[in-house]
Amino acid sequence: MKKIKFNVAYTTDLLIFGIDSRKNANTRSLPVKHFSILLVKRDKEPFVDKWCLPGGFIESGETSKIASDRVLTKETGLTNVYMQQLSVNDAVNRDPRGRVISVSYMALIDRTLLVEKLQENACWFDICITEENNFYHIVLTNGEETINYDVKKIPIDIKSDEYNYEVTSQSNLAFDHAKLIIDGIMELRNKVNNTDIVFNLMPEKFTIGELKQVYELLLNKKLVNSAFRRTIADKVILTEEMVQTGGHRPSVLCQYNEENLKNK
Amino acid sequence: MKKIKFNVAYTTDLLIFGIDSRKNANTRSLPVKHFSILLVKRDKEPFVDKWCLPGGFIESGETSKIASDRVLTKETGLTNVYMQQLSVNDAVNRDPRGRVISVSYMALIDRTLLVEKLQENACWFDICITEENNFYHIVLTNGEETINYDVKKIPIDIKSDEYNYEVTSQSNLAFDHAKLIIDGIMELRNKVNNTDIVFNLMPEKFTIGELKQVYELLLNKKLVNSAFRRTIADKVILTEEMVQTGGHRPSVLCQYNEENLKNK
DNA sequence: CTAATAGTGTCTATTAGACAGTATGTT
DNA sequence: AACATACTGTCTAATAGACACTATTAG
Repeated sequence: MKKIKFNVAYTTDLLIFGIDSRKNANTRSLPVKHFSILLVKRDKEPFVDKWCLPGGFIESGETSKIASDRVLTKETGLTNVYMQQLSVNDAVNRDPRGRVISVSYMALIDRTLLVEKLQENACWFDICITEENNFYHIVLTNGEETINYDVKKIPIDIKSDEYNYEVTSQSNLAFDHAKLIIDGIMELRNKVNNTDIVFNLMPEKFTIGELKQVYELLLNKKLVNSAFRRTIADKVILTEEMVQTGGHRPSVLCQYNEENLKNK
Repeated sequence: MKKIKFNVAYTTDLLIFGIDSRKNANTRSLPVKHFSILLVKRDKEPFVDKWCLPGGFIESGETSKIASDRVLTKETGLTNVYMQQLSVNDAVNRDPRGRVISVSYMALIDRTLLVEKLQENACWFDICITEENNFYHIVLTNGEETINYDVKKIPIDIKSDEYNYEVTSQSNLAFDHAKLIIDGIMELRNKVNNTDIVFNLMPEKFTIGELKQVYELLLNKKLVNSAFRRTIADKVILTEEMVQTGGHRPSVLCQYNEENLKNK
């Protein structure tokens, strides 16, 4: 069989997205949800001291999916997590050291499940995206450091209403990871609109208000209360339990309705 | 830099989908649209004489996209075609000769644009899918040979309403290509519902009746005439030209409205 | 009492489905 | 005339948005 004719490294890059809640200064109001991504600070060249996506080399007996699960468990201690393949990134010069073919995956986790301490050099960055005309401004912050960059939304040049996202400014991110992150966020938004993957970002039990917070955070827009309750009604099961989330009326806890998909 | 520690081949597999029209026995009625995929008969081991997707090795200076464009042009003579990355397939034993990592792409073409003769061993297969409960039966036929296999629709095991498609019977297709084809078709259906990519399967000018035929063919269901015209009204521009498509009232020709996406 | 969220109900606007009815060509 | 599709219009059903109103708690 024809063997490979060039030296190549086969790697995986993980977009680990998480949601957590933080108490508000106002004791009456709900804790605020934050949407974040796990990044790792590089400790060697190239791009030393820049931030990058967790990832690593894929071993000879592994698929990219298995390697990604391994990396995810190493970074978070979690198993059985929602993970989806995003894309192959194989631009010839994406790594100055040589040809590197990378498969990116997106994992979704509820950060309240995290019990172990993060790996050294690993850190959660809150994600904030603002949109103006056809430009996006992405700000990632971990409380001490801020990474930010701009992205232009460009219609693909063939008959379709799809878009490419082109990074138009420098950032503190290694390799092509700024591009991988925006592509991943856009794919996540798309899936939030068309699937039930959001529930992978929620605890086992949650209130409808919390669920709405997460939808609003990911889609970057306010939703109408009554319409929201209508549309998610079939996706959740109400439990008998109530919770007190602040200085206001208590809320019923609900769970994802696994039966939902059987009716489609 | 850490080099790859195992021999690996990096390849591309192409799902080239096409639409063409064929005259009906009834001279009054519209020509019938057919949805098809280009397959190649293998002339060596493994899987000699089985059908497979066009594809090939990715060279050291190439990305998978560039290699796919090269293969597409070799097979069809066309350039500037809609092409989208689908997935990486890297199961350890997917090729009996050794580790092969393959990136699959989906290309959409209007078969009436084809002027050159196909490569030897290449052939278009009409695609017909029937659905019952959670099973699909796929039949590919080129007029002489028939390839068919069954697929089971399985909910993914994490919180979501997404599905995996598992091939449950043997077919005359090489490697894991039966799986790649059903995955590609499902992605195409999904995109037909959410984007304007169908227009890449249409000629420059077409009638609304023809467009409806293609939508119905790809989605495998009848659409309501008036509702269809309403929903695609903004996506097309009516021209001054008329065509006679059979023994009935002539139809206006229309074109894809490229301005459509600027209003979103 | 007030602030803040939980939860319901209702009116309206938009969109999708059903289907009748008219138009216009070929055979 | 019969057939087949092109195209329009209209009624109804389903869905989404706006928003008011009631409930319930902490402070």
